[in-house]
Amino acid sequence: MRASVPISVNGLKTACSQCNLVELCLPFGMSDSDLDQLDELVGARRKVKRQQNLYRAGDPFEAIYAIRAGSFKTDVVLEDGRDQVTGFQMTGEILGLDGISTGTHSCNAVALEDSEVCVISYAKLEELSHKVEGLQLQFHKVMSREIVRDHGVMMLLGSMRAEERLAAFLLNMSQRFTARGFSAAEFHLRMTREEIGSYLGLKLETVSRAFSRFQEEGLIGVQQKHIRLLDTAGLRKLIQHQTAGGGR
Amino acid sequence: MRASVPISVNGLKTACSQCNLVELCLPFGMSDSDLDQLDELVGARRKVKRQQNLYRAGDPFEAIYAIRAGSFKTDVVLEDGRDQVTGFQMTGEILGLDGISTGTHSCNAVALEDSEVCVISYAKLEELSHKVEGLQLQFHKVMSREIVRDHGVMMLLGSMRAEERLAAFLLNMSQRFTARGFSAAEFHLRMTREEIGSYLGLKLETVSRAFSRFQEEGLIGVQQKHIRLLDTAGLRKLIQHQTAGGGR
DNA sequence: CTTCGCCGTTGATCCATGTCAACCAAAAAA
DNA sequence: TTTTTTGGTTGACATGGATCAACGGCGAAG
Repeated sequence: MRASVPISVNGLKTACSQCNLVELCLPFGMSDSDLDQLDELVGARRKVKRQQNLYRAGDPFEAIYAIRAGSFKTDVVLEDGRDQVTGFQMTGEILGLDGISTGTHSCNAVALEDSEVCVISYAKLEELSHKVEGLQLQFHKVMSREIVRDHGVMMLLGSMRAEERLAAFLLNMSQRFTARGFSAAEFHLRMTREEIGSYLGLKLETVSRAFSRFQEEGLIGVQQKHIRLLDTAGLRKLIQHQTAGGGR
Repeated sequence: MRASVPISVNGLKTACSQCNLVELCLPFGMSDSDLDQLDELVGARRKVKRQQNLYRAGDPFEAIYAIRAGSFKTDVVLEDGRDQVTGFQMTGEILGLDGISTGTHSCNAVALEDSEVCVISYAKLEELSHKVEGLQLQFHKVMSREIVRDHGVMMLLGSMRAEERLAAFLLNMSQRFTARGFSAAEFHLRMTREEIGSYLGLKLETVSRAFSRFQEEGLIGVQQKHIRLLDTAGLRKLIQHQTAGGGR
C-alpha cells in the first residue's frame, strides 16, 4: 500500500488516513476528503523509551504529539522540588498543548513504557487549519476537551476523599481502555502507586491502602499493577454516595 | 467620539480596535490591520447582574465571552450536589471555552458583581480564523493558557498546604489586578470565603483562619473582602519554603 | 541460579484540616 | 430607624490522610 510514498526515517510513511487510531485522535470526525489532506501534517514519528522525556518544561515549543503506541505522564515541578502529575495519556491522545501559550513547554512529558508518537509541527498545523475545513474545529475540540478534563481533576482534588478519587481514577482508566478495544474489567496500569498518588493528590501509602480496602470489599482484584474491576457499580456508587452531610 | 458608528442595542457599537482591554483580551498581540477585521467579530454585549448565570452546565454552546467589565466564577457540580469552583475570571479574560468540546457547556459561569461581556459567536470566530492571519494563533494561545493555568491549580490542590494555597491565591490575584492597572498591594475580593475555599479545596473556616494567621504575622491586612498585601516577599517565601522533607 | 533494588503492603502514630457550634459585623430589607 | 439575612471569625474537638518504619516480593542484572 502507498508504495509510491518515500520511506521515512522510521521505515513507514505516517498517514492519518491509514491509521487505526483515527477514531481516537486529532482527525476524529473529519470527512474523508479532509482526512486525505491531513497526511502531510505528520512529519515523522519518534520513539521514546520508558522513563525518557518526550519534552521537558522549558523546552521550546515546536510541535504537538499524537501518541501512536504506549503511554505517558505529564508533570509540573515547583522550585522547591515538589511535583505533581497532571495527567496520564494513552494512544490517540495529544501531548504538548501546554506549549502554545508561551512558546515554551510548561510541563514534562515522560514515557511510562516504550512508546511512539507522531510529531505534528505546530506551524504546519496552523497553516493547514486555514485550508482544511474541519481540522480547526477538531483541534479546538481537542484543546477544549483537555480543559474539561482538567476541571474534572480539580473537582477530584478539591472535593473528593481518597477512596472516591481512586474509584474515579479506576473507572476513568477502564473507560479509556474500553475505547481502545481493551477489556473494561481487566487491565494493566503502567504507572506506580507513587505516580497515581501524585496525580490524585495522595501519598503512595494511601493509594496502596485504598487498593487493599477495595479488594477486601470485593470491588476489585489487585495484583501489583494488574487490576480487575469486579463491581463497577459499587465503585460508581462510592463516588456519589459520600458520607452524610457533604464531603470535604 | 465614534459618532459615525451605528448605535447598537447597548448604546455603543462594540469594537475590539477601540477597546482599552485589547492588551489583556483575545486580540492581544495582533497587528492593527488584523485588529480592524476583528470588529465584526463581537456581535453584541450582554449585561449580567450579580449572582446571575452567564451560562449553565448543559446549555448549548454557541459563543464564547470576553469580560468587558466585572468578574465571574466558574464551577462544576457533581450529581450528589458537591461543587467546586474551577476559576475566577476578570476583565479581558475569556469564558466558555469548555463548551467547544461537546457543544454543550460543562460548567456554570456566574457573575460575582454586575458585569458585562462581549458575545463572540463561535461560528463567526471559526470563520474569521480562516481569514484573519493571527487570530487563530491568539485563540490557541488563550486556550493553551487556560490549560497551563489549570495545571497550576492542580499543583496547588494536589501538593500544597492550606496556607500555601491561600498565599498563592493572593499573589495571583495581586498580579492580575496589577495587569489591569490597579494596585498590586491593595484590592477588593469579589468572592466569599466559601468560594475561595471551594476554589482552593478548603473549608471556609480554614480560609478564614489562614487570613487571620497571615494578618497576625504581618503579611497582610484584612478587613472583610478588602485586602492589603504588606509583605509579598514573605508570602512568596511561604509557598516555596515548605516544612522540611517535602509537603503532602 | 542468585543477588540487588525498586515497588508495594501494612502497622503505629501524629497532625492539618474538617466539623460543629457560638457569636459578631456588615449589608440588605423593611 | 430597626430587623433580618448573609458572611466572617473563632473555639473545641474529631478524623482522614500523612508520616515513619519495617518487611516482603517481583523483576532485572549478573
